[in-house]
Amino acid sequence: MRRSAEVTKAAILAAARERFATDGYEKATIRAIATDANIDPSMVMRYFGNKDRLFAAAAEFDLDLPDLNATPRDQVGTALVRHFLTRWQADDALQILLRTGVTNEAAAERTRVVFAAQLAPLIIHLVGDPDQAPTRAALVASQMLGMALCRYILRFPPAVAMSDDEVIAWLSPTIQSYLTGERPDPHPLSRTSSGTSNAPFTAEYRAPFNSASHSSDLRIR
Amino acid sequence: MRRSAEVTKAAILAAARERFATDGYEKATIRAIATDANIDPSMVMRYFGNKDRLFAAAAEFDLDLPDLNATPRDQVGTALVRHFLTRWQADDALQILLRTGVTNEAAAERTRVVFAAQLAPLIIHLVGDPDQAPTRAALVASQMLGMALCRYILRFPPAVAMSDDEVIAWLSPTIQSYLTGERPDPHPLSRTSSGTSNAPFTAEYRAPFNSASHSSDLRIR
DNA sequence: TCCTGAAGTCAACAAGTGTTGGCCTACACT
DNA sequence: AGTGTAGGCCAACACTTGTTGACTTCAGGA
Repeated sequence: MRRSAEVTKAAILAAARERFATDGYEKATIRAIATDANIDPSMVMRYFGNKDRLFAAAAEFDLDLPDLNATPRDQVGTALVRHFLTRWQADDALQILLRTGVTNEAAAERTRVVFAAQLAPLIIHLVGDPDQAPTRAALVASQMLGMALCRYILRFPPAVAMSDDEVIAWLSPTIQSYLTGERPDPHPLSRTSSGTSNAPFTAEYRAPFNSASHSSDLRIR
Repeated sequence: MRRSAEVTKAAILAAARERFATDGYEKATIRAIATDANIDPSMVMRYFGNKDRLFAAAAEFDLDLPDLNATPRDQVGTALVRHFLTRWQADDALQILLRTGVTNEAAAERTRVVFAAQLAPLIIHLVGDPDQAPTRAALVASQMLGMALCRYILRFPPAVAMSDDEVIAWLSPTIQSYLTGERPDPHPLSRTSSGTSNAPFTAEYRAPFNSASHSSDLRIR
């Protein structure tokens, strides 16, 4: 029996999201996605052109972050941790970003864009100084993505065994301090400049993709 | 001119490490590795049998963690953060574990084993209670791997722009509290089981990795 | 009724993958 | 010098990948 184009397209998209989430970019094949959607692989091409564009269509997300200004200032950490936990379990969005972003540059760019566009502005509203916001956003992302990585992707047994509430209890103070805590002094007894000009590894990094695009710069200025 | 078997094997291993580190498991092809090592692909098979065994040989690491008992108790956080930063830059070890562990189950297992065998014991020595150690190890791993992910893999601009010292300054208090801080109470107004579950880091996990129909298994609860 | 166009299938392509086996060839021995 | 062998190369295999184009089938308007 026959489906409308819209329905088929949606089925393909749903199958693609699941595959990208569990397999990553390269192992998620068009053929597997098509099979999941009960369709011929050529239909995927007809509707989305090629694999890259299919991914782009499948990886358009809203982090759906809460309005932290409606939260008491001393509870924004808890609120954000709790939100990320539920957000992770709501659908495949974050899982896709993480699994594909690690090995595919276009996907990494997408991850950067999502966090830049949705997390950074939220934090600017929270902290006064717009210069500090990107750094604080990156710190928050590092802890939240790191926990997601350990718990849902790498599946470290103790991380999996923790209850949601335990995770919230442990991570909230961390996130709270990244959001609203004082900026710490870089350690005095170290050798190097604290200038933000040069990042380690940037030069050494052998990019198999072009790394020229900075369209997703988390910085605001 | 000709090389000894040992030299060639080492060259292959070095090339493999670099490829696995930058490309991940599936995109790091035997052919590319062989080309990097100036050798025919068939030699890789001769020396290592197959790709899985090559990876196993290439991903045997020592995290080389410092003896935290020789560090003042209030500085173990700083010491560990600093160590991970230098460790990351020392060679491809952590990059390999991260890049491959996300999409390849065998690699994920390797990552688990490395952290279980090397990080957990260290922490047991530090905190009295061996029941709490795995959880604390997972928390430390989540923050350290998360920062590595944002800085070196996903390359969030603000994370890349931070100096080593800034990273140390921000992350040290977090790690310190995960290591030696009081265990927080899980939030009272939630429904969780109060018995703090902790699985040892060494627990085995069944991992149906590839079947898309099981993506929900990757979620907790 | 026929006709048109959209939905869907089928078979094949070129390229790339891990892997295999046969064949060279330099060189350390006798 | 002759030779055995370890180090190395080549060509091919069976398979999978993204992608293409020609073909079929159906629904509905004229």
